[in-house]
Amino acid sequence: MATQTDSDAALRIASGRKAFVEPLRLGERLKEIRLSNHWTLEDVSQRTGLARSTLSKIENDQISPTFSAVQKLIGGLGIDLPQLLTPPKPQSHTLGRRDLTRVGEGQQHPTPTYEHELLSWQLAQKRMIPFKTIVRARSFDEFQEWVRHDGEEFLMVLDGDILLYTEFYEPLRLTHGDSIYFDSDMGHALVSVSESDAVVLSVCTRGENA
Amino acid sequence: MATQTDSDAALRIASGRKAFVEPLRLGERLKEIRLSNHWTLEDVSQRTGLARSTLSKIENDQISPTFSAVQKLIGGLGIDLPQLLTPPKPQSHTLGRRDLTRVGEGQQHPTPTYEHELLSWQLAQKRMIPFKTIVRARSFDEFQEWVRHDGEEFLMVLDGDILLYTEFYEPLRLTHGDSIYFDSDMGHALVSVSESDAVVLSVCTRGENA
DNA sequence: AAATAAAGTTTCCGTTAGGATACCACAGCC
DNA sequence: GGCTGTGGTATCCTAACGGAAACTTTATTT
Repeated sequence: MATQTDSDAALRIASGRKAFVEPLRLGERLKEIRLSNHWTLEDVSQRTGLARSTLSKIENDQISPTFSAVQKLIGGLGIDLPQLLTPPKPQSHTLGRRDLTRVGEGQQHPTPTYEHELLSWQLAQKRMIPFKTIVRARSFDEFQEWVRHDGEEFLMVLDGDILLYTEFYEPLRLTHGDSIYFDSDMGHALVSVSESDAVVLSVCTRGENA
Repeated sequence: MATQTDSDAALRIASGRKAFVEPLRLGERLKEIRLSNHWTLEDVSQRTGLARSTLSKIENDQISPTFSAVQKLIGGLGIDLPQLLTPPKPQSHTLGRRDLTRVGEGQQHPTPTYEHELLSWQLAQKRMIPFKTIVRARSFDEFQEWVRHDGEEFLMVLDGDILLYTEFYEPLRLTHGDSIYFDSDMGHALVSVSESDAVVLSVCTRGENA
């Protein structure tokens, strides 16, 4: 990709910056790790081979350490880089409690047929979407059209019994504990056939790469 | 942790270097990424804001880039650090058979701590791996080492209570119906704290981008 | 309270990263 | 052959990092 017009190049540049990396308060994170281990600057100095003064400056964001310095840090402290890069609080995991419906986090999407509840948020960077669905539909006729979306879907019945209608296969009866994995661009629809509404867990893949 | 003898300090240093970080041919890896995208140094320069010359020197291991430079690189190239640090690694499309105890990159966990059951087979083309796990471990001490694999993992407790130990966070207690989504290259381990063995459903992502 | 010690910061300076530019290699074109 | 353009490298110079030591601050001891 060498020969292109300027505008084209500019466009490429703009769209290329998909993953923006915030300034990242490295020092803060580092200090956190140090203190949580009850280490002094001297301790860290011994472990890493970096000078006390240098460490101090790094922690206070007065300098941007060399990559080799960073390597000494992760080597000496026995930590991983992802860890070091993980912003202080925004966790690399999201927790979904069974009874806890967080406002604005575990988002809900009620429809006449389904009621979805996301089990994870901060999904921007994630590759799967897990959610719990209450199946309200009692008959296949309630659907105007197939449900269909790119990617793949794993599904497990948590509660009740359902019929899984698919575009190309016979309806499949699934009960508590049963699971299935299918291409979700094949039309599909769930119907509850139990006394109460059925509950299923779904995990879908997200759009290709990005 | 401040006052100690020299020998004590030496000991601490030695044992502290648990995670030794090899020299790491950063330049090589970087060049690989650049070429695989058919980018020229100029392209990368535009994307990252770093000078052509600088990039050349980094690729040839003539300089050790500043951490801020590294940030520009991962930001501009739209990659993340683990990716950059991962040795060339010939994109392994492993997981040949449905081995019932195979997880991820050919790593087996026939341990007394877990018992896996794959919930889907013919996984070769799929992007997720769903399996049900019986957690036998009753204490964290039973683990020799963290469980760790590339990608992300979604987990829901189907039965019993567990403690999720993670490398970077406090142990987390999860009970029936709770779920969590986390980066699975962060060390993790499950321990059952209920009467009987706990059962969890896991869905992991498979090899990067692909 | 003074004295001592240790943790952390700032100062000074040699070394090095990073940018601008010049240079080399190699292609395609007149 | 020269001419022109592009990808990559080497050179120079400024800005910045990293280390030793001086300095400040806080804690501990007498």
